[in-house]
Amino acid sequence: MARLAGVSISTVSRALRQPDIVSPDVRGRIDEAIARLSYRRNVVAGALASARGMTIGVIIPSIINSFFAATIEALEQGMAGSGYQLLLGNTGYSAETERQLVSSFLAWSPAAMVLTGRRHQSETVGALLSSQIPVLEMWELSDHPIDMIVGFSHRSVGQIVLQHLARRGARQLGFIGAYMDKDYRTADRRTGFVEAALQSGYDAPIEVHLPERASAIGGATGLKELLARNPGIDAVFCSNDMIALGALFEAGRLGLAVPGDLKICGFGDLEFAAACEPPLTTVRPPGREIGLQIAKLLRGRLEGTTDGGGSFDLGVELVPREST
Amino acid sequence: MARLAGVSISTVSRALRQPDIVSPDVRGRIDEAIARLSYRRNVVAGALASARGMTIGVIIPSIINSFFAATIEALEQGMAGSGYQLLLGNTGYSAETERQLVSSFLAWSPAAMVLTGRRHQSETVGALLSSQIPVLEMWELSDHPIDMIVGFSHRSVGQIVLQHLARRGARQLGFIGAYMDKDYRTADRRTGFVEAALQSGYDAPIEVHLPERASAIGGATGLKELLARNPGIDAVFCSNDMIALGALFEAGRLGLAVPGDLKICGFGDLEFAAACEPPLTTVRPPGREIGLQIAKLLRGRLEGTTDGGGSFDLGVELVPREST
DNA sequence: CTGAAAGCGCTAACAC
DNA sequence: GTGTTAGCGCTTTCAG
Repeated sequence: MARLAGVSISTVSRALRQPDIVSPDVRGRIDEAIARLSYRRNVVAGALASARGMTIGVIIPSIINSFFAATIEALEQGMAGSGYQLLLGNTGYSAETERQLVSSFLAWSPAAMVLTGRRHQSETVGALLSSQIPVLEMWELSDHPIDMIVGFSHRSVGQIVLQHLARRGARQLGFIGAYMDKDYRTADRRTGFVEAALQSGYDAPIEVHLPERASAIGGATGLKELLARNPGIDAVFCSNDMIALGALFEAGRLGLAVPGDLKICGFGDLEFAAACEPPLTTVRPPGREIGLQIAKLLRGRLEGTTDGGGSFDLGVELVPREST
Repeated sequence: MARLAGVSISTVSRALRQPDIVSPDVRGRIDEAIARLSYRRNVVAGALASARGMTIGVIIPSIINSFFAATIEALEQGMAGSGYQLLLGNTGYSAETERQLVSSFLAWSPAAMVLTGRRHQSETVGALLSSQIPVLEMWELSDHPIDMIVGFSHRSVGQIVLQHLARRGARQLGFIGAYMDKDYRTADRRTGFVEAALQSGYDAPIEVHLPERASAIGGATGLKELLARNPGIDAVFCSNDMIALGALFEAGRLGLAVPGDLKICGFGDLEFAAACEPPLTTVRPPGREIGLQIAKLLRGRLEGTTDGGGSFDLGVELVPREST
């Protein structure tokens, strides 16, 4: 290949990485040879030689969860054309699995690592730190990120919802949350909600904690249980729109008018929320924005701009619709 | 590291790959040294030396689409512990993007490639073929797969739905499909439905084609348009449960009883389908099963069992509920 | 601006 | 069963 272009191997390598530092005619010959041989640079060899790979390890709890899927898609789009490839791993909400994933991803000598959340095993943090690469945590906030963190405050989500329901005249509050022993972000939203409720003089919200992942079925059974425990409940915060959807249908089956008899608020602003009857009030997390911001920070770091770490709060937005 | 264990480098390499061909005491010393130095094998160097990487390139139209997310998750679980990593790419339903992705994935010398669908650009197929690695297509069937294909027939989905609606006494049919110029699997479901309808003596179904991706909002507007075009429609096949959900809500707003005035059938058996009011009749595609089957085939191929190519039909299942 | 030489960390023959 | 010897295809000094 170098022979065909009549230049040395190293010149080819240079031409490929920084086309403008080689003379135009040499570049032309190389481009031509590349086309003729349909040559493709071997990323693996490149990674080995330069000791920095062209992968970015991304670890999320679950790819099924559309919150993270949106972030991944945005991240991928944001990194498109950079030559970096995403290596994806699911923890299934297990810190131990996360540790294993980090460990095996580091064997790829990735250019950077992206993790979900701020709570990790100490070995995980240690491995990350000693790898010396940019580390991005996401979907939460922290005063002491490993390196950089971009997300929002789940407690404020709970607070915002409480304030909204209070404004709409809620009297007795309910809460349905799923998978809270594993998904501590959901637990944070609950905490923000409950604390704000108590501070505002409400009775403690009646709570149903679903053991499984958020689902519409769970929302339906959750609402039934909630009302069985206290029929006076007139406003319920569901930790996820999917739960809210199930609660909405269940309210219909129970003959409860929404929002007249029961106000329902979700979280996620999933695509169907606006199409429900009544349209679902919810809180929109910056899922895509997180991915794009990470791509931006990553490109900055990887292309040399050595700005330090930090915490980036992308905020959330209450989307008031007719269900509250 | 080899020095610490008092053995040669190649012995270490052997011990790591086939632990049982080295003597137990040497193995012990190596294990200890690994622990002491918290050594991690460099996959990149391994890939370069052996010319076969430990990645599996997986290309899907969109990670946001929960159908594919389910497959990916199952595939990941099926490959867990094998040491292979998934490299994920989204085509955004573009064959051209697919070609680029295949091209850049091949630079990683992956152990195998997994693509969605059976229709690819000829360069894509050529590149894949010349790479000599196992290639898996999925979510469709084909008599002439590149290598192996695992999926089901989208046309039969349409046929099954038609038969079901006919049994339930449908008289005038409607169809709402999304993104059909890009997503030809949806188009196949439509074809199966329309052909079967005509064969069964129905008038041609009234069709609404949504330009965007499947969404509940689209389902709502789609149903409205459908009924505007022919108020006599009493059964509608929605190409996706999300569309069906929107149609369900819209039917409620229009004061139509489901299934009394209007039967609605979806596709996907998305998690909320069972929780709707009324619960949604739908067709369940074998999303997880596809992922698991691919993992099985892949492991067979990668571990030597050289069974040839083939087409694996995993079938679909009608899930009759109360909406029809 | 270009070429030569020395590896990156591992695997894969091949001897011992 | 274990050690030796060559590379894998690139990047990266370092000279010219």
